[in-house]
Amino acid sequence: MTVNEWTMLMATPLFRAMGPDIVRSVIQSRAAQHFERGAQIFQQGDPANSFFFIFEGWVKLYRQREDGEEVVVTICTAGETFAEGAMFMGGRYPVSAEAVSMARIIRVDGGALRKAIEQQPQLAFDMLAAASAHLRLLVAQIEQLKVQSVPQRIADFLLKQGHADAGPLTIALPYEKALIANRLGMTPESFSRGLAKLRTLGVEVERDKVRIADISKLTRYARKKAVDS
Amino acid sequence: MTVNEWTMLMATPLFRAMGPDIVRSVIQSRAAQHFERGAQIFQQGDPANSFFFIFEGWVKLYRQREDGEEVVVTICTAGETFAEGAMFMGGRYPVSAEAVSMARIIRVDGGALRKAIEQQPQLAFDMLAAASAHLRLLVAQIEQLKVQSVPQRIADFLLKQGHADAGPLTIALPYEKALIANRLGMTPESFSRGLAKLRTLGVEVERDKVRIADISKLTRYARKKAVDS
DNA sequence: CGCGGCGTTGATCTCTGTCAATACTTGTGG
DNA sequence: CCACAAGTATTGACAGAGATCAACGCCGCG
Repeated sequence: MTVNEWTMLMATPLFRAMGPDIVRSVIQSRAAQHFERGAQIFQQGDPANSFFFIFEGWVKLYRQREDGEEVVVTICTAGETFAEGAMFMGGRYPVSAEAVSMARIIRVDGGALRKAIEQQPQLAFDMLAAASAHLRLLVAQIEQLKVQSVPQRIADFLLKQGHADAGPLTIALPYEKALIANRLGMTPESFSRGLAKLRTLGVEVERDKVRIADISKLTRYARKKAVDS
Repeated sequence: MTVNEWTMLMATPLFRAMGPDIVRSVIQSRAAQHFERGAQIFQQGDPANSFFFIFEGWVKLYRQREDGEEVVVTICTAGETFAEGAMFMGGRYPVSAEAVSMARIIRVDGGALRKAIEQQPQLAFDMLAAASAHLRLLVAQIEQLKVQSVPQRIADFLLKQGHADAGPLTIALPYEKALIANRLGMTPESFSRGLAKLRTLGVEVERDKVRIADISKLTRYARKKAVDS
């Protein structure tokens, strides 16, 4: 574990609350694991006895259906944890996780974490906070799927990539468009056409670079009820 | 609080783990609150310092959008808790809650619960388990919205109402169809037409009574990829 | 009896998925 | 260095699903 990685860990409320000794125990002093693009981190149905922290790269969490179809639930990146929720039903992961780019990830041991919580109950609140944050994201996603059109969901996605709230902005799409499309609950074709529709709102696309002329304008569009054009 | 209510509380892992004394402290020995149909329990944005347990009735959790539209996230009923997640981000409720039928509900105090967790860290695991269960439900809902057609979602909903897994079944829709439609992310018209389509699969509808001729047949339909008719 | 809430049905239109063809990019091997 | 293949993105044509708007039927209630 490099100094930089350690710093990243300590930037999260959960690990900072633990303090150095406990952090070392829950990560069992291991180094970050390396995953190639396409590598499986865990499978839906595996016993859930760890959660994960990402130092670098992108990870998709998805459900695989009986008919073979994949449904991307969320895509996580550096500085985020995933699968903390799963551990505590004594059960199994409800989703699969796969690296969609090269990734460096550390595994946090559930058993050690339980012991840590018993010593320091405060930690439970941080875990709960992390789980709650994910709950909120899912609720927001449900809201989107239910009421927003394809181009509106794309607009929302773009706006969430760069954390500014006014003015112009250029962002780089961090992974394949097909993956974004799935995450947004649409086909790649619809994603492509949706992006094209946003041109009239000042969105220029070239390869994986997207330039937004006016963030507030796009925001207004994403929140609007009736979708003219 | 009646004996019966007490029994219901103690039937949940969370409250059973607390033991009688702690339960009494977190509910502050109050009686269940009564809500009329349509009564607001809390509003999105209110400070989140309690969660709730339902003794009787139905409660919808929904987001209200700027444009005035409501998006139903979930509908809870007797024996279930809701809004436990919200308390632990020190923040505010991300959704609103409203009784959709007469309801008896008890409020569980967040502050008291925090103290209880500090005394008995085991409780944190039960809270986390409850939060995880909700996470799973939301993930399942996202999956549904993304890949299932309107009639398939209706079929899933019906199947979840009665917890049998084979043979025939008659269920009563517990609240207005318009509410179910919203919960399933569709319009009331589409819900009506979707139900009609299920007739060919042995689903008879009369008023709020639904008779399913063959559960396994409907299950197969709900899980299927291609939707013929 | 008339009114209002709820649910169904019908006509129409728009959006999005599907299928197919076509660029464009990247990597590979001769 | 080029030819080719494979992966990825865009575009077009088309069909079907679902939303929307409107009318109507049903039922409970004053």
